Amino acid sequence: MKAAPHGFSVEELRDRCRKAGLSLTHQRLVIYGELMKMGEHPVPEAVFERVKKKIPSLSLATVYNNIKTFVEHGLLRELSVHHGSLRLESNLEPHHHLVCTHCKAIQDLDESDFEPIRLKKALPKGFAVHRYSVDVLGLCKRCSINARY
Amino acid sequence: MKAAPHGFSVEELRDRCRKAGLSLTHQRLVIYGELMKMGEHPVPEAVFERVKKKIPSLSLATVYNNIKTFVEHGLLRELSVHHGSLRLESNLEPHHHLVCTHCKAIQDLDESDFEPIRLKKALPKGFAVHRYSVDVLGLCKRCSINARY
DNA sequence: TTGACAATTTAGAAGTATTCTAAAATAATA
DNA sequence: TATTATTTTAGAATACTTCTAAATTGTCAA
Repeated sequence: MKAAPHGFSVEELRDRCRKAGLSLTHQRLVIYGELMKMGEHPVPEAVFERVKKKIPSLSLATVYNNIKTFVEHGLLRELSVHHGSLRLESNLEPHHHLVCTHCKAIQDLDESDFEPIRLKKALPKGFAVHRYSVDVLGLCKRCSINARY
Repeated sequence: MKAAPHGFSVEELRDRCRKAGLSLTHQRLVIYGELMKMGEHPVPEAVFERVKKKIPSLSLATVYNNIKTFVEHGLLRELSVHHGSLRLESNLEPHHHLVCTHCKAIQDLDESDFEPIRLKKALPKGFAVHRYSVDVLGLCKRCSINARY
Protein backbone atom coordinates (compact mmCIF):
# COMPACT_ATOMS: atom_id res chain seq x y z
CA MET A 1 0.00 0.00 0.00
CA LYS A 2 1.40 3.39 -0.88
CA ALA A 3 0.29 6.91 -1.52
CA ALA A 4 0.61 8.99 -4.63
CA PRO A 5 3.39 11.55 -4.86
CA HIS A 6 2.52 15.22 -5.07
CA GLY A 7 3.91 17.69 -7.55
CA PHE A 8 5.85 20.76 -6.55
CA SER A 9 7.80 23.44 -8.27
CA VAL A 10 10.87 25.26 -7.05
CA GLU A 11 9.05 28.50 -7.71
CA GLU A 12 6.21 27.49 -5.46
CA LEU A 13 8.61 26.64 -2.64
CA ARG A 14 10.55 29.89 -3.16
CA ASP A 15 7.29 31.75 -2.91
CA ARG A 16 6.16 29.95 0.19
CA CYS A 17 9.51 30.49 1.90
CA ARG A 18 9.52 34.17 1.06
CA LYS A 19 6.06 34.61 2.51
CA ALA A 20 7.07 32.77 5.66
CA GLY A 21 10.36 34.67 6.01
CA LEU A 22 12.43 31.55 5.46
CA SER A 23 15.71 31.32 3.60
CA LEU A 24 15.68 29.04 0.63
CA THR A 25 18.65 26.75 1.21
CA HIS A 26 19.80 23.91 -0.96
CA GLN A 27 19.07 21.43 1.84
CA ARG A 28 15.59 22.81 2.27
CA LEU A 29 14.90 22.54 -1.42
CA VAL A 30 16.05 18.95 -1.75
CA ILE A 31 14.36 17.79 1.46
CA TYR A 32 11.08 19.30 0.36
CA GLY A 33 11.40 17.82 -3.11
CA GLU A 34 12.05 14.32 -1.81
CA LEU A 35 9.18 14.60 0.64
CA MET A 36 6.81 15.42 -2.18
CA LYS A 37 8.18 12.60 -4.30
CA MET A 38 7.89 10.06 -1.50
CA GLY A 39 4.37 10.95 -0.54
CA GLU A 40 3.93 7.77 1.48
CA HIS A 41 3.97 9.04 5.05
CA PRO A 42 7.67 8.50 5.58
CA VAL A 43 9.53 8.75 8.87
CA PRO A 44 12.28 11.40 9.15
CA GLU A 45 15.01 8.75 8.94
CA ALA A 46 13.73 7.64 5.52
CA VAL A 47 13.81 11.20 4.24
CA PHE A 48 17.34 11.54 5.58
CA GLU A 49 18.48 8.40 3.75
CA ARG A 50 17.16 9.66 0.44
CA VAL A 51 18.41 13.22 0.71
CA LYS A 52 21.83 12.04 1.88
CA LYS A 53 22.35 10.45 -1.53
CA LYS A 54 22.07 13.89 -3.10
CA ILE A 55 23.77 15.87 -0.31
CA PRO A 56 26.28 13.54 1.39
CA SER A 57 27.21 16.13 4.01
CA LEU A 58 23.61 16.25 5.25
CA SER A 59 23.01 16.05 8.97
CA LEU A 60 20.01 14.25 10.45
CA ALA A 61 19.36 17.31 12.61
CA THR A 62 18.83 19.34 9.46
CA VAL A 63 16.09 16.97 8.37
CA TYR A 64 14.38 17.25 11.75
CA ASN A 65 14.84 21.03 11.78
CA ASN A 66 13.30 21.46 8.39
CA ILE A 67 10.43 19.09 9.00
CA LYS A 68 9.59 21.14 12.07
CA THR A 69 9.87 24.35 10.11
CA PHE A 70 7.71 23.04 7.29
CA VAL A 71 5.05 21.86 9.72
CA GLU A 72 5.05 25.18 11.58
CA HIS A 73 4.50 27.02 8.32
CA GLY A 74 1.89 24.68 6.92
CA LEU A 75 3.97 23.19 4.09
CA LEU A 76 3.67 19.77 5.67
CA ARG A 77 1.57 18.03 8.28
CA GLU A 78 2.18 15.41 10.89
CA LEU A 79 0.14 12.30 10.33
CA SER A 80 -0.71 11.77 13.98
CA VAL A 81 -1.12 14.44 16.59
CA HIS A 82 0.12 11.98 19.21
CA HIS A 83 3.25 10.34 17.97
CA GLY A 84 5.46 11.38 20.89
CA SER A 85 4.43 8.79 23.39
CA LEU A 86 2.10 5.82 23.55
CA ARG A 87 -1.44 6.84 24.42
CA LEU A 88 -3.77 4.25 25.82
CA GLU A 89 -7.39 3.55 25.15
CA SER A 90 -9.34 1.76 27.85
CA ASN A 91 -12.70 2.34 26.21
CA LEU A 92 -13.17 -0.73 24.03
CA GLU A 93 -16.63 0.29 22.84
CA PRO A 94 -16.73 1.66 19.31
CA HIS A 95 -16.19 5.40 19.56
CA HIS A 96 -14.47 8.36 17.99
CA HIS A 97 -12.31 11.24 19.20
CA LEU A 98 -12.44 14.96 19.64
CA VAL A 99 -8.87 16.18 19.51
CA CYS A 100 -7.49 19.60 20.33
CA THR A 101 -4.49 20.04 18.05
CA HIS A 102 -2.97 22.60 20.38
CA CYS A 103 -3.19 21.18 23.90
CA LYS A 104 -3.41 17.59 22.56
CA ALA A 105 -6.33 16.70 24.79
CA ILE A 106 -8.57 13.91 23.57
CA GLN A 107 -12.19 13.37 24.43
CA ASP A 108 -14.22 10.35 23.44
CA LEU A 109 -17.28 10.76 21.23
CA ASP A 110 -19.90 8.04 21.11
CA GLU A 111 -20.22 6.22 17.85
CA SER A 112 -23.96 6.81 18.10
CA ASP A 113 -23.39 10.57 17.92
CA PHE A 114 -22.40 10.15 14.28
CA GLU A 115 -24.37 9.27 11.22
CA PRO A 116 -22.91 6.04 9.80
CA ILE A 117 -19.70 6.47 7.82
CA ARG A 118 -20.35 5.58 4.21
CA LEU A 119 -18.01 5.11 1.30
CA LYS A 120 -18.95 5.94 -2.26
CA LYS A 121 -16.24 3.79 -3.79
CA ALA A 122 -15.01 0.30 -3.04
CA LEU A 123 -11.81 -0.04 -1.05
CA PRO A 124 -8.77 -1.79 -2.56
CA LYS A 125 -9.58 -5.43 -3.18
CA GLY A 126 -8.72 -7.76 -0.33
CA PHE A 127 -8.60 -5.15 2.42
CA ALA A 128 -10.53 -6.44 5.46
CA VAL A 129 -12.10 -3.54 7.36
CA HIS A 130 -12.29 -3.89 11.13
CA ARG A 131 -13.51 -0.46 12.10
CA TYR A 132 -13.68 3.21 11.31
CA SER A 133 -12.07 5.74 13.58
CA VAL A 134 -12.95 9.40 13.21
CA ASP A 135 -10.88 12.24 14.67
CA VAL A 136 -12.63 15.56 14.92
CA LEU A 137 -9.67 17.93 14.89
CA GLY A 138 -9.70 21.54 16.00
CA LEU A 139 -9.21 23.78 19.00
CA CYS A 140 -10.93 23.31 22.33
CA LYS A 141 -12.62 26.26 23.98
CA ARG A 142 -9.69 27.18 26.18
CA CYS A 143 -7.16 27.02 23.35
CA SER A 144 -9.27 28.93 20.86
CA ILE A 145 -9.88 31.71 23.35
CA ASN A 146 -6.24 32.10 24.34
CA ALA A 147 -4.50 32.36 21.14
CA ARG A 148 -3.44 32.96 17.66
CA TYR A 149 -2.07 29.76 16.14
CA MET B 1 -11.36 17.84 28.09
CA LYS B 2 -11.38 14.37 29.51
CA ALA B 3 -12.96 10.99 28.99
CA ALA B 4 -15.20 9.00 31.26
CA PRO B 5 -13.72 6.15 33.31
CA HIS B 6 -14.85 2.61 32.63
CA GLY B 7 -15.94 0.12 35.20
CA PHE B 8 -14.23 -3.18 35.79
CA SER B 9 -14.43 -5.99 38.26
CA VAL B 10 -11.65 -8.16 39.60
CA GLU B 11 -13.67 -11.19 38.55
CA GLU B 12 -13.82 -9.97 35.00
CA LEU B 13 -10.06 -9.48 34.90
CA ARG B 14 -9.46 -12.88 36.51
CA ASP B 15 -11.62 -14.42 33.83
CA ARG B 16 -9.92 -12.63 31.01
CA CYS B 17 -6.48 -13.57 32.29
CA ARG B 18 -7.43 -17.19 32.69
CA LYS B 19 -8.73 -17.34 29.14
CA ALA B 20 -5.56 -15.74 27.85
CA GLY B 21 -3.28 -17.95 29.94
CA LEU B 22 -1.98 -15.02 31.96
CA SER B 23 -1.12 -15.05 35.64
CA LEU B 24 -3.14 -12.68 37.77
CA THR B 25 -0.49 -10.74 39.64
CA HIS B 26 -1.03 -7.96 42.11
CA GLN B 27 0.76 -5.51 39.80
CA ARG B 28 -1.38 -6.53 36.87
CA LEU B 29 -4.53 -6.07 38.87
CA VAL B 30 -3.67 -2.60 40.12
CA ILE B 31 -2.34 -1.40 36.77
CA TYR B 32 -5.49 -2.54 35.04
CA GLY B 33 -7.68 -0.98 37.70
CA GLU B 34 -5.97 2.39 37.47
CA LEU B 35 -6.12 2.31 33.70
CA MET B 36 -9.86 1.84 33.83
CA LYS B 37 -10.21 4.58 36.40
CA MET B 38 -8.10 7.04 34.45
CA GLY B 39 -9.85 6.49 31.16
CA GLU B 40 -8.39 9.62 29.62
CA HIS B 41 -5.86 8.24 27.18
CA PRO B 42 -2.92 8.36 29.56
CA VAL B 43 0.72 7.82 28.68
CA PRO B 44 2.52 4.89 30.38
CA GLU B 45 4.45 7.25 32.64
CA ALA B 46 1.19 8.62 34.08
CA VAL B 47 -0.03 5.10 34.82
CA PHE B 48 3.30 4.35 36.48
CA GLU B 49 3.02 7.43 38.73
CA ARG B 50 -0.42 6.43 39.93
CA VAL B 51 0.27 2.76 40.49
CA LYS B 52 3.55 3.53 42.26
CA LYS B 53 1.54 5.19 45.04
CA LYS B 54 -0.12 1.85 45.73
CA ILE B 55 2.89 -0.37 44.98
CA PRO B 56 6.04 1.62 45.78
CA SER B 57 8.36 -1.14 44.54
CA LEU B 58 6.82 -0.95 41.06
CA SER B 59 9.17 -0.83 38.11
CA LEU B 60 8.42 1.21 35.01
CA ALA B 61 9.28 -1.82 32.90
CA THR B 62 6.41 -3.67 34.54
CA VAL B 63 4.00 -1.01 33.39
CA TYR B 64 5.30 -1.24 29.83
CA ASN B 65 5.28 -5.04 29.95
CA ASN B 66 1.70 -5.19 31.10
CA ILE B 67 0.44 -2.56 28.72
CA LYS B 68 1.93 -4.61 25.92
CA THR B 69 0.38 -7.77 27.28
CA PHE B 70 -3.03 -6.15 27.68
CA VAL B 71 -2.92 -4.79 24.15
CA GLU B 72 -1.87 -8.16 22.73
CA HIS B 73 -4.80 -9.80 24.45
CA GLY B 74 -7.37 -7.18 23.58
CA LEU B 75 -7.90 -5.81 27.10
CA LEU B 76 -6.62 -2.44 26.00
CA ARG B 77 -5.95 -0.59 22.78
CA GLU B 78 -3.37 1.88 21.58
CA LEU B 79 -4.84 5.19 20.61
CA SER B 80 -2.62 5.67 17.58
CA VAL B 81 -1.28 2.92 15.40
CA HIS B 82 1.75 5.07 14.60
CA HIS B 83 3.11 6.45 17.82
CA GLY B 84 6.66 5.12 17.45
CA SER B 85 8.08 7.71 15.13
CA LEU B 86 6.91 10.87 13.44
CA ARG B 87 5.07 10.15 10.20
CA LEU B 88 4.78 12.87 7.63
CA GLU B 89 1.93 13.93 5.46
CA SER B 90 2.79 15.76 2.26
CA ASN B 91 -0.73 15.61 0.86
CA LEU B 92 -2.34 18.80 2.11
CA GLU B 93 -5.62 18.18 0.33
CA PRO B 94 -8.42 16.98 2.58
CA HIS B 95 -8.25 13.21 2.65
CA HIS B 96 -8.55 10.17 4.87
CA HIS B 97 -6.50 7.05 5.53
CA LEU B 98 -6.64 3.33 4.98
CA VAL B 99 -4.46 1.77 7.65
CA CYS B 100 -3.26 -1.79 7.97
CA THR B 101 -2.99 -2.43 11.69
CA HIS B 102 -0.50 -5.23 11.14
CA CYS B 103 2.10 -3.93 8.68
CA LYS B 104 1.28 -0.28 9.57
CA ALA B 105 1.08 0.78 5.93
CA ILE B 106 -1.04 3.82 5.25
CA GLN B 107 -2.77 4.67 2.02
CA ASP B 108 -4.57 7.92 1.29
CA LEU B 109 -8.26 7.90 0.52
CA ASP B 110 -9.83 10.87 -1.23
CA GLU B 111 -12.27 12.85 0.80
CA SER B 112 -14.62 12.61 -2.16
CA ASP B 113 -14.74 8.82 -1.77
CA PHE B 114 -16.74 9.31 1.42
CA GLU B 115 -20.24 10.53 2.06
CA PRO B 116 -19.99 13.64 4.23
CA ILE B 117 -19.34 12.99 7.91
CA ARG B 118 -22.38 14.09 9.91
CA LEU B 119 -22.92 14.48 13.61
CA LYS B 120 -26.25 13.90 15.28
CA LYS B 121 -25.36 15.83 18.39
CA ALA B 122 -23.65 19.14 18.97
CA LEU B 123 -20.01 19.07 20.01
CA PRO B 124 -18.93 20.58 23.34
CA LYS B 125 -19.57 24.31 23.31
CA GLY B 126 -16.66 26.41 22.15
CA PHE B 127 -14.81 23.69 20.26
CA ALA B 128 -13.73 25.03 16.86
CA VAL B 129 -13.66 22.21 14.31
CA HIS B 130 -10.97 22.42 11.66
CA ARG B 131 -11.39 19.08 9.94
CA TYR B 132 -12.44 15.49 10.19
CA SER B 133 -9.94 12.73 9.74
CA VAL B 134 -11.17 9.18 9.18
CA ASP B 135 -8.99 6.10 9.60
CA VAL B 136 -10.30 2.95 8.00
CA LEU B 137 -8.59 0.31 10.10
CA GLY B 138 -8.13 -3.32 9.16
CA LEU B 139 -5.80 -5.73 7.41
CA CYS B 140 -4.45 -5.22 3.93
CA LYS B 141 -4.63 -8.06 1.43
CA ARG B 142 -1.14 -9.36 2.09
CA CYS B 143 -1.54 -9.34 5.86
CA SER B 144 -4.97 -10.93 5.90
CA ILE B 145 -3.79 -13.74 3.65
CA ASN B 146 -0.69 -14.51 5.65
CA ALA B 147 -1.91 -14.84 9.10
CA ARG B 148 -3.78 -15.35 12.22
CA TYR B 149 -3.72 -12.26 14.36
C1' DT C 1 28.59 43.04 -6.49
C1' DT C 2 29.86 43.45 -1.97
C1' DG C 3 29.53 43.65 3.01
C1' DA C 4 26.92 43.02 7.17
C1' DC C 5 23.67 40.58 9.53
C1' DA C 6 20.49 36.99 10.20
C1' DA C 7 19.33 32.39 9.33
C1' DT C 8 20.81 27.77 8.68
C1' DT C 9 23.77 23.71 8.79
C1' DT C 10 26.65 20.61 11.07
C1' DA C 11 28.56 16.98 14.44
C1' DG C 12 28.16 15.45 18.52
C1' DA C 13 26.25 15.64 23.14
C1' DA C 14 22.10 15.36 25.72
C1' DG C 15 17.41 14.17 26.69
C1' DT C 16 13.20 11.19 26.39
C1' DA C 17 10.64 7.03 25.47
C1' DT C 18 10.90 2.22 25.21
C1' DT C 19 12.88 -2.47 25.26
C1' DC C 20 16.13 -5.86 26.86
C1' DT C 21 18.60 -8.77 30.31
C1' DA C 22 19.24 -11.88 33.90
C1' DA C 23 18.45 -12.76 38.62
C1' DA C 24 14.91 -12.86 42.27
C1' DA C 25 10.11 -13.23 43.43
C1' DT C 26 5.54 -14.86 42.70
C1' DA C 27 1.55 -17.49 40.73
C1' DA C 28 -0.44 -21.76 38.82
C1' DT C 29 -1.09 -26.54 39.05
C1' DA C 30 -0.87 -31.13 40.49
C1' DT D 1 3.21 -28.07 49.38
C1' DA D 2 6.63 -28.80 45.67
C1' DT D 3 7.51 -27.95 40.98
C1' DT D 4 7.47 -25.27 37.06
C1' DA D 5 6.31 -21.42 34.33
C1' DT D 6 5.46 -16.69 34.54
C1' DT D 7 6.34 -12.24 36.14
C1' DT D 8 8.83 -8.55 38.43
C1' DT D 9 12.72 -5.79 39.09
C1' DA D 10 16.84 -2.56 38.38
C1' DG D 11 19.74 -1.16 35.39
C1' DA D 12 21.83 -1.37 30.86
C1' DA D 13 20.91 -0.71 26.14
C1' DT D 14 18.59 1.20 22.19
C1' DA D 15 15.79 4.35 19.33
C1' DC D 16 14.00 8.77 18.39
C1' DT D 17 14.37 13.63 18.84
C1' DT D 18 16.21 18.03 20.44
C1' DC D 19 19.97 20.97 21.87
C1' DT D 20 24.50 23.37 21.50
C1' DA D 21 27.91 26.20 19.61
C1' DA D 22 30.87 26.93 15.84
C1' DA D 23 31.14 27.24 10.82
C1' DT D 24 28.64 28.20 6.67
C1' DT D 25 25.32 30.18 3.71
C1' DG D 26 21.48 33.25 2.29
C1' DT D 27 19.38 37.87 2.16
C1' DC D 28 19.16 42.62 1.50
C1' DA D 29 20.63 47.19 1.19
C1' DA D 30 24.22 50.13 -0.43
